[in-house]
Amino acid sequence: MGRQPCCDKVGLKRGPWTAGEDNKLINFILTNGHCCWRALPKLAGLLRCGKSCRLRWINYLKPDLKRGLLSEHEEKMVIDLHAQLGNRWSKIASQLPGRTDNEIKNHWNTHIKKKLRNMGIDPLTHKPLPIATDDPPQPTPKEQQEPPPSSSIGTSEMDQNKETELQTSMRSTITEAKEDEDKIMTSPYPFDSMEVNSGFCIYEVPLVKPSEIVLPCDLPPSTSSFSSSGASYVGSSEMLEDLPPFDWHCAYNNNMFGFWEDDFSDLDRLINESSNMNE
DNA sequence: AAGTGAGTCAACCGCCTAGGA
DNA sequence: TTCCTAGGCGGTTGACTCACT
Repeated sequence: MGRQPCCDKVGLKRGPWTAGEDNKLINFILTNGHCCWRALPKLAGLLRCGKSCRLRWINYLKPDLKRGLLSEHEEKMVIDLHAQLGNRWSKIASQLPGRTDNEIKNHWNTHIKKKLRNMGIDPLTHKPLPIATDDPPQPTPKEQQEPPPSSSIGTSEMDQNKETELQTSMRSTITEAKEDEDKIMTSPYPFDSMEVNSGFCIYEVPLVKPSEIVLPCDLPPSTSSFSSSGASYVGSSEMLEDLPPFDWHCAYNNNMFGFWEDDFSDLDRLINESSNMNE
């Protein structure tokens, strides 16, 4: 007997999310929170499985997400944390406010791995690669597995020295990054009153441009699809389906997210203000 | 202009775990 | 204690873009 699927997949939509679906999800979570992911799609009127909704929210729609490439400091932190924790992306992501495990995992696989190899460092073990020969050694199955925590890396004296070096660099990097974060949090930036713990830091890059969510109604009929650096929507009549009244543009311009909290305690005010603005 | 290969990243899959009955 | 369920996690896939030929 196989495992039961996480949800009834018959009739459920898959693939890229449309702007309309994003809107439905955002509006539902803003209004109700996400008490139960399994029930959420039905309640929100989405033909998606709960897992898909959760993933979309966590990886893309959550307001406290930073978008765009990782900064050098963030990258350094990822490398250091990876040396410590291995492929525990969610743990690594938890040290980088506004970044998701998926994002970090992708960045690791596409950028950092390559970078480290170019620097002569094995991205798996964080140890120097063997000197290249005409016949480069293939990674053994053991090497392909998740690297152990740095504390267990290295047995020789040289390895131990390297390890100490690594740990020192790791500590300094994390300290630097923390200092950086502190600087950001104590800066006179309009959003500086936000709590670090809330992880809400939209000052970096808004997660989705409001204009990308609230679509203009006079979209030319030829517009069958569009994408932006962060979002890709599949164009269809669904894009224009009864979009909810929430106006992200106004909300963003009026800094309505400044009071965002996980428990949506200010939700009433948010809803009232948004409906007032729409009138 | 068309074809092709590499790079990127959003989304899915399936396993694991915590918590409740 | 056992079973079941929902949520979480890491690995993988595949659609899309872009550079190159």
